[in-house]
Amino acid sequence: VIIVLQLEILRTECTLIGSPTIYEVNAPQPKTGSYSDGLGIHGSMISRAEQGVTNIAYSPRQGLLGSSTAARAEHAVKNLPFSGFYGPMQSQNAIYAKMQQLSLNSHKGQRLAVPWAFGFPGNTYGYRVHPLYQQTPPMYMNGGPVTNNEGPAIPIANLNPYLARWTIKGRVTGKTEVRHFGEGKVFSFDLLDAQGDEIRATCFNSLVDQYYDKIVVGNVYLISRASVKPVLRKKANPLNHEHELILDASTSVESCSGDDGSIPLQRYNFRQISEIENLDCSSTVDFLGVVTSVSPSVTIARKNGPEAHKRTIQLKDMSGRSVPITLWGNFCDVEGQLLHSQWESGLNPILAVKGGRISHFNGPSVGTTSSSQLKINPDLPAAEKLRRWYAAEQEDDVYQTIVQINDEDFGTLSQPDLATVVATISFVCSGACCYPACDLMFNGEQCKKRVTADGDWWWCNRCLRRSKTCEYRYHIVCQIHDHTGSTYATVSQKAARDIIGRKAQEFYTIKDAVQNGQEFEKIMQGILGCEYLLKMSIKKVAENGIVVKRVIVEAERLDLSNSRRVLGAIDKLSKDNSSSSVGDIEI
DNA sequence: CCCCCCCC
Ligand SMILES: [Zn+2]
Repeated sequence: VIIVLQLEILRTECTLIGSPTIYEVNAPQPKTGSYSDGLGIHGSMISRAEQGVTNIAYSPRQGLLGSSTAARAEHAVKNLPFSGFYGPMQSQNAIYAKMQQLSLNSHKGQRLAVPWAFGFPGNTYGYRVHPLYQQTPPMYMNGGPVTNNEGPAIPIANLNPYLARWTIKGRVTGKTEVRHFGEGKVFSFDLLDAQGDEIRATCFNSLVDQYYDKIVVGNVYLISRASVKPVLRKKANPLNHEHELILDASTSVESCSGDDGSIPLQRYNFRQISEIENLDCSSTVDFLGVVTSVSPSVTIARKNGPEAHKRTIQLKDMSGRSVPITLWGNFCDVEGQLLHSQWESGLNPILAVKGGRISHFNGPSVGTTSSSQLKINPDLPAAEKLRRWYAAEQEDDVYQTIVQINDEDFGTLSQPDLATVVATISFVCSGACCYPACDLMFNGEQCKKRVTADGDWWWCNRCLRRSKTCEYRYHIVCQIHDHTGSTYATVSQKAARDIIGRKAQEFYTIKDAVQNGQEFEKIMQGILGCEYLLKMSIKKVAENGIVVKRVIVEAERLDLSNSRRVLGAIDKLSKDNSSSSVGDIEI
């Protein structure tokens, strides 16, 4: 037995060679009688390209006859390490199924109808699956219908402008909205076949009316007689295919009933968020991540054209990095709204982004385009893995050391890195720790700039106005250290209040207004040299070069006798080590 | 035949 795989197609049709006969898998002897259609044509024909193994005719005398229309199984697993199919995978052995099919046909002794083959000069090599067989489970569940009147479906990868007649069978993985331009309108949709290859199809004008509603994302179609054009602007069509389809009046689009799941619902080529710096601006990329925050929707006035809705989500993946993703238009209103309500109720959904557009404006970010696809909580093994990873990450008390947060890689321009450290406050920088702040509104938010007393008023040099009132705010910079090193950080209002234990107004009164040195000393003694659990935000900002900003966002005084952390560690130790009462507690 | 993909 000689098995030939992965041949390229030179001709999609050719005349029969010799008199091939049916080979029966289960019979001890090959069946020698050939089938006749009554028109003097002998031989057997097998459908082409269901799972990429195609056109195989067995003859005991001549060996294997047939041409493979390029078995492209490798496409299913290319783009490692993060490519994945979304949806059920075909697991049957295609050759085995073919032989079963042959065997069944011959047992039934039925004639094989090949009506489509007769429209061509000579005899066409190939066999049309009879509709009767398509409905016969279980053997014919394997591929569903693969033909229409144009013949059997060929792999999408093989489409090119020089094919006279072809049919492709593909699942619609996404479609754009209808876009209007001048007098015309347009929409596109993407087709994926069982070999994992994709092609974009586009409809203009009256074809938009004809097909926009008919094309349903997720459904499988047999398509033939569209014009196959080379992709001239790769930037506008991120699919791998060299060509794209333009539908016209003669195009046939047949909805493929009996979808058997041989074509995945979506094809992803996920990249790690940590790679994003290396991805070109405007390139199109897939990401799979946990949604860690969702902003409200805002309306943007566009330079040209109508206003647009947008919102920004943060997506984090197992590389540990996050990236802001801007959802525009419908993605903001539909998926974004869903994500927002889930996030607000404390959930962190998984999101698959297909066809996100990379930007490097003020640090890396991703935006949706008209041909992007979003899938919330996709049914993918990688999504489940990610969910577990994130849950574990949330649960684990993971602390960083000061040396780690001082690392120059910590914190990026686009987004702060968050860290939790256990550190001691070495000292609080001298000078005013709190100040009277402007309580006027400036650019839609409280101004907060230091104001100066002006009789009964407070004068703001930024607002250039005075106010009867002011708000006392903390401005604390302190040094913290742990066993690895030390660093400086500013303290948020909330953290400062928790550390000092008083409102800024009260502290101001003690320190500056009344100058109660004894009370002030007492407060500082309760702070300096004490250990805190500090949640910190570290980011870089462009200010005459890159400046690292470290902010203590939250602070919790570690009281060892009543520490959740210590109690938790003891609890864990007693569980892990229940047979022994001896062990070190690492805190 | 579109090919814009938005805002800072
Ligand atoms: Zn002001």
